[in-house]
Amino acid sequence: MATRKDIAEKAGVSVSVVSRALNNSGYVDAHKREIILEAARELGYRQNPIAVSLATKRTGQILFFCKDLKNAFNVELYEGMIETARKNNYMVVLSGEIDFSRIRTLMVDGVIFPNEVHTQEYLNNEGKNFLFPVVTASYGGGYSFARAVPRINCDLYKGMMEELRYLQNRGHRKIAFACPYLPKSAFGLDARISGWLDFFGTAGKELDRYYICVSRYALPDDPRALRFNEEQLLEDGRKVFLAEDFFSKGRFAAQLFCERKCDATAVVCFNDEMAQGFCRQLRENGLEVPEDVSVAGFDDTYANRYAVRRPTTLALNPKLQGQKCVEVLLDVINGRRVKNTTEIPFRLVEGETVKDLRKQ
Amino acid sequence: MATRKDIAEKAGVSVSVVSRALNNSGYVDAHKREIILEAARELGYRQNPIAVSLATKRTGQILFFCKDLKNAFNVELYEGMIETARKNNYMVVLSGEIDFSRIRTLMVDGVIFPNEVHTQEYLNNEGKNFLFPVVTASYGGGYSFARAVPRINCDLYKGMMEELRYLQNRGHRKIAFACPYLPKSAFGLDARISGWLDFFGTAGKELDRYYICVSRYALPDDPRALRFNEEQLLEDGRKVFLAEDFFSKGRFAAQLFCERKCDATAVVCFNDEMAQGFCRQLRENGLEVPEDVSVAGFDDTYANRYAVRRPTTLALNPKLQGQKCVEVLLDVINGRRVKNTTEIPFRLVEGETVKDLRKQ
DNA sequence: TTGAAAGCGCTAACAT
DNA sequence: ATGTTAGCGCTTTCAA
Repeated sequence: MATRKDIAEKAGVSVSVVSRALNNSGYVDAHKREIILEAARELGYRQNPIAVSLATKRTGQILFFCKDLKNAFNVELYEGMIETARKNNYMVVLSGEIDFSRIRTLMVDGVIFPNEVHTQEYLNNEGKNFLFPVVTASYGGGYSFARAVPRINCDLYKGMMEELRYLQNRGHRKIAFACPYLPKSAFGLDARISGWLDFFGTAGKELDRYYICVSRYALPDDPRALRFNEEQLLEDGRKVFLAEDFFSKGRFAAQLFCERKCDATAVVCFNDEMAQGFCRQLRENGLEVPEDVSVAGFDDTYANRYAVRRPTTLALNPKLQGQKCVEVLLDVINGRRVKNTTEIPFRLVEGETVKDLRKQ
Repeated sequence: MATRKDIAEKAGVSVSVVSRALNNSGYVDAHKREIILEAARELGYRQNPIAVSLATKRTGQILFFCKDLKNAFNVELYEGMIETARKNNYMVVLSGEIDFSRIRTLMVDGVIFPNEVHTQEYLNNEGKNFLFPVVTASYGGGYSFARAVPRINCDLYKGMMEELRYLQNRGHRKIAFACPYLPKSAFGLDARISGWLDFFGTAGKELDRYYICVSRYALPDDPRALRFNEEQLLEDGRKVFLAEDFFSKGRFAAQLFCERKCDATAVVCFNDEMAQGFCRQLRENGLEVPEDVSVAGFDDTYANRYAVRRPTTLALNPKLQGQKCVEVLLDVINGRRVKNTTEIPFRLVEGETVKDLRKQ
């Protein structure tokens, strides 16, 4: 492997001139420049990125702290990231390593967290006394951070409100919510959950009836609630979370919906994969969508292409969100001022899974 | 950021001793060792991975040269990779940058290519006069490499044979093949294609009837054939391939199948996403699977959970394949001898999409 | 068992 | 416009 020293010798100049010529920085004689470039070509020179990094204290890499690429939303976030990253000569590396202490030993200039939960956890551990450029995708949830972290935010509180209003406008009064998580959690609160609760001002019994929760904590005695999280057992005995199967969660939710004879006319699902699973199971149980039950979701990712009916859903914009994550993170890395929150718009997409009850 | 020098000063020793203590290498006084570790802890020391890399000429990173994470198969390959990578303290970074010349300027010790086509292209360009640890996932295809590259191979020639034999055993005689590519290509030949051709000894007219090709090159006058490849236009005018929508290709293939009134009783699809799209479109055209037409695919990835009927398919093992890719690549990196080809087994999975014609 | 010292390949300030 | 020099943080050899 040729180094700049080799080029310098071949071209009869010093390494500094070579560096300047190769980097297009500072003065360098036009003629010598040619000679240097030619020498570099002949030697098949490629710069050593490690050496550059050590000297400049920049790696040109950022980390997307993501575990679950089976989740289409994460894939689209990631695609947005690499797009802006490459415009800035950056690479996005992926890792869902749960061990935060290793973040500092990775060759990255900053980290993007995929949601508020991970960010919170990070800040409460390794991130507590270690300043490192960090941004987070967020969804308007009620999570408090130990330290200010720029949010690239898509407000699903408002999103849920809009979706519920849409359903209401079409005559739906009893609207269930199929959710993978408990309505109260130690970590904080998902904005969709608060949105749904606030919209109805629900409490007590009503909640039991329309909040279809498939969390294993909500159903400690139901063995079916255990099989949605793919995990891996490490050599050291630790368990690593791998992926969350929302499709199956949706199926299970629909099963519960039927078993409990829920009288909701519409069901809002946590995301589209859940909605798709929900629809599938309904159909297997003899109910048609939207003829018998209306279903709506969130996200609008490419996974919807598998849906039998075009889904009605709240379309987020993960690609844009991913782009913004990188943009803001690079600002942080480069010491520029950044906003606390960058809002990402959403919009409701009308599909074929919601029935208009007024047109009867 | 504390360095080993800081620790050395605090502990009253030299940096070499600190290094030995921290790396568990070489001699170091047991007592001093404690003092050093304690000092490191107090200073919140984390080693600088860049400096380590520069000195050891190892980055601890390998590149998975993958563009398309919307393809479930790639995601499962990748998951296998990170699993063995982390056991060896390696990271897998992802990039689908088409510009091979940049590979050498990435901070990686080696590269994994996802298929023979990319490998071939790489070897004909940047890889020609540049030795770099490289392995490739492969599928038994007729691709010739300019240089020997270890293959982690799943032999889809045999796989196709097995699947066709399976269909034949169930009474199918006319078996179509839905394929995204031309039966002849400048790059080489996909093993599934050769397998299908060889099985029937097909030529000329028969091929036209049963080889359902949705390539834009096969259908230059059909505008529908143009919309399956997601591309991105870069600032510099280059086009970058992003993703291939096999599901839509499958739908289109089924559409052609119907339009051409193909009399095949069974259709083998290039992969499961195509098969899923094929089934969907058949149904929309009023044909039931497997009552009217039998359908089989390849891969058996998690995307099959979206399928309405459990698919009959040839299950590969992308996770194992990904694991082996990393294993072999690390062998190459570490100068160990490796096999030219590592075979990955497959097996036929009976689902509900193939009808047994003998049971009539 | 320890420590000094010479790199690894490149950058960037500074003197020329 | 060019070259010298001192790092960047760590590894590793070798002499003590």
